[in-house]
Amino acid sequence: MKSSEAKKEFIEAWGNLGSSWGTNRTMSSIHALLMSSPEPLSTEEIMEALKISRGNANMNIRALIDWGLVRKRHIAGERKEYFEAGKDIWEIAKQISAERRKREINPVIDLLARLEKEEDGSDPEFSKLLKEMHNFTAQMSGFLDKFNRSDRNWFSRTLLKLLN
Amino acid sequence: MKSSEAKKEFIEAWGNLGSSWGTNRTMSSIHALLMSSPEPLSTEEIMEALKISRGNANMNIRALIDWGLVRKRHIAGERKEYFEAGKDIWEIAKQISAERRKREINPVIDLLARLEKEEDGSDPEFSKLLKEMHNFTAQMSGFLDKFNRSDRNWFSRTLLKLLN
DNA sequence: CATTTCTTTCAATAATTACTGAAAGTTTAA
DNA sequence: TTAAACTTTCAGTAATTATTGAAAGAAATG
Repeated sequence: MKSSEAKKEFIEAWGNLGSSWGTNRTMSSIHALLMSSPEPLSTEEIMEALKISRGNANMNIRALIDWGLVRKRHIAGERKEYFEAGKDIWEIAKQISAERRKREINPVIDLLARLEKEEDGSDPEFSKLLKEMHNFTAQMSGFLDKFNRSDRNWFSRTLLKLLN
Repeated sequence: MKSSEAKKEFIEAWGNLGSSWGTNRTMSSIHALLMSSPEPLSTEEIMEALKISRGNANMNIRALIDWGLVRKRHIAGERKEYFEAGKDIWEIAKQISAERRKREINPVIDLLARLEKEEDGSDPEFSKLLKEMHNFTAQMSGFLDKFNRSDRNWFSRTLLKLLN
């Protein structure tokens, strides 16, 4: 199989994965396309490769930049913007987990903390659930934070130790 | 704040969380409702509490059972089915991670393995990306598997050690 | 500063996903 | 059995989310 065919499958799979994890398919596809491209690509090239409109391409490239997964590259002598994605899978995973922690997990922790404090305890089982959830999510968030701050090898080493 | 109000907020937040992580809002809301209910609930009661139709309730209860998050309970002398959710947050997290691993992560690992094997290596950078992604996702999957098999305290202890 | 090239926005529309409710199916009890 | 009580299914519809494309906005060029 040619690399180009493999890339197509990879892009499609990455798109599906994105859509089943709550980030839209096109955004993930563009990410996969940029990850698998040796050179930065222009908006035109992305539109062409994925058969999508200019508006769609622009919006999703913006979103990827916002997530810290893609950055602009100016190419000497060229007027238009080019985009490239980081290719280090550890960095990518860190970036995604940091963003999701910030956007989705931390707000839930805050809510749980508030409910735990404010509710009147008239259902003790429910109070216990809140407490346990709060504790659990806070621990998870701490773990992700550690992961985010760690260097490339910490997690590998740790996993090895854990899985011994 | 009354527990009942806190429950409402909790149900709503859990629904939102579900919808931003790719599982539908109603399914997560039913889950939250059952988690925060001291007794098992019937389909009628769920419909009433969340203002949803019979069909919707039925389908999402089915899905929750399928995910291993909810189980049927027969109540003595009652004809209709009742449903209850496990309330141990560690068990819930294990269950969700096991299902997502099975449904979404493992298929990706299989694809990466296949592409890595079959593609012709004509773009060495891309070959490297495939290899690293395959390695990374396999490690993650291994970690989740360990988590799934672990008892309630292993993960806590491990986290403590890691976060020292 | 006028023109060209490129980027962004956003209202309209399309595509997808979720929900309803009624009808069909199943189980239980008498 | 038959009828009542309950569950499941699914075609139609509603709601949500994603996409288009054209127009407006910026930036660079000469």
